[in-house]
Amino acid sequence: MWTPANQLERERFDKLNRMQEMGIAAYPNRVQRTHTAVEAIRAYEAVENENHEAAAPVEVTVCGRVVRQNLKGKVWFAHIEDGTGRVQLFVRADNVSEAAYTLLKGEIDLGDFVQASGTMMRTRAGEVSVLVQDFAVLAKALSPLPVIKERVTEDNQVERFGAFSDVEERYRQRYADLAVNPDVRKVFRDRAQTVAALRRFLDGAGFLEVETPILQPIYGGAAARPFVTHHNQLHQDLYLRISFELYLKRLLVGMYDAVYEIGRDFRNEGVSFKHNPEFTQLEFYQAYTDYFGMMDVTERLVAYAAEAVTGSTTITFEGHTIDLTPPWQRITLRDAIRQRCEIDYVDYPDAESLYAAMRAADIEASPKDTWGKLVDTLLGTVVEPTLIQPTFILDYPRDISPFAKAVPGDPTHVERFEMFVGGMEMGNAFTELNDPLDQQARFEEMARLYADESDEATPLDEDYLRAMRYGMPPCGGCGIGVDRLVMLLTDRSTIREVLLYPHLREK
RNA sequence: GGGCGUGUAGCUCAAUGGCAGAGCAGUGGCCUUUUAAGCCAUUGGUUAGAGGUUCGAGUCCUCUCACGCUCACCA
Repeated sequence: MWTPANQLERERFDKLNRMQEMGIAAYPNRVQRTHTAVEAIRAYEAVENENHEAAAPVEVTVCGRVVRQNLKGKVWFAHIEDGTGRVQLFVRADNVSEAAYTLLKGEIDLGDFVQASGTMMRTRAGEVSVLVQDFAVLAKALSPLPVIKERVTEDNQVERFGAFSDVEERYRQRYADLAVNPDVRKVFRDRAQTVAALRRFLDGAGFLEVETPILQPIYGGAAARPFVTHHNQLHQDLYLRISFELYLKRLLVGMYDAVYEIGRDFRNEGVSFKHNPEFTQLEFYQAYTDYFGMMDVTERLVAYAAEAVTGSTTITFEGHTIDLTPPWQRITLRDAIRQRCEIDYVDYPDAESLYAAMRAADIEASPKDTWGKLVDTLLGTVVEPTLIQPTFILDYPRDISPFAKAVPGDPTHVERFEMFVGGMEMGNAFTELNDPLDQQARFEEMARLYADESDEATPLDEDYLRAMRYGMPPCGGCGIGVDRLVMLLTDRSTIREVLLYPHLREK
């Protein structure tokens, strides 16, 4: 049985008990809403604009949460809020039953859900309000929400007093965060719009949306530690997927020309402002094209989503104005690095010499890294933070890209690009490798490279190779981090602000 | 995992090693057109947790927990 944790909850609990003694249902089953808050106001304004004289009274029943109340003698004002907005209730003691007035005067708190019936009118101060004739509780709030007051200034800005800003508590009690912080609600509406826009674009471009296994006997498609779980009846360990890649490409063997999936990936890695253990990924694959085709689709896709969410392809992120209008800048990885630190990595064709050159240039790196990993470190440290405007970085070292086709005439590089915006990696794409024998060699190469780091090795997927031996059309594929895209479009600096329930440790 | 920082009332925050406070919210009172309503009065604390130093600890020390920033890790 719940007991009040403090004085505020005790007061509310007492009110609940008093209501029960009065025979008032604190959590009734039925509501009689006829108008949302915004509909009620609009209905009145419409009549008001039409004809003052013959206007029929606008009768409404509205429902919502009490977000402000002000008892002034024998008059009670309150704002209630629903999903559409707020409307003011205006109660006069001699205009409602004694029971109703006693109820709202004595037992109603901020946070309670209520229902009010009455006639729309305009108060002396000019606010369209419900002149209440009947009043009921819909749900008593036993715990107090953080108190935030608002004032609408003369230039129509909302000024807020008070806050619920403790980051940890906001995430742990996201419901309270959403209830009192409208800008947080906006972020997740924008998130939904982003995902909807991605689907709309890809559906319109002829891609088929599919769903592939989250529980997998073999994980693959990326280099990351997986989460492991177990199926009891099958006596089988299963992995939560770290990417969709290998399952989606099998579908091109199965003669779909273009497929995509939006879903959750799980990576058993560190947590940071741009990493969460589970995150939402978009991957799309298209036959009869290559990574150049993927660049075209990607930049149009992202611009489309930006337009849908923000109304423009020019956005603001962390104080930067970012223009997502295609075409985006394209530069090879080699040139991008060479421009920024005067290391041309082709001059250092092995890990030892490249490591030495990086140390000489005062760039942190691990001496145990492979050559490809060192190149990636260069990208991450000297290039990535500078890529504010949308940029495709092209052509990556072969040994960190086991699923990409080699650049013709250059066996050390593969046709791969990553897209960067706002100093963040947002996506990764290849001209997909479709040579089954080369793919098998890559798997074996990866196994050798990661021989001493068993948990990072990409396991050899025999079934994927079998699929490829049936023949896979030439294709391009791309993965986009949806959370990071939402961060960009909503101007949030951490992934946790765009995840409803980010991962937190148990307290 | 390393470094730095934070944790005080429901919320937002104060408090030289010396009585633990304010605003909002709550409670009681006045007020029949308020809107951050106002005025008067007033309640509310395991100072994240455990231990230590001290005559005396929110404050200093040690450990633990959570969160933030940062580095590492994350091809």
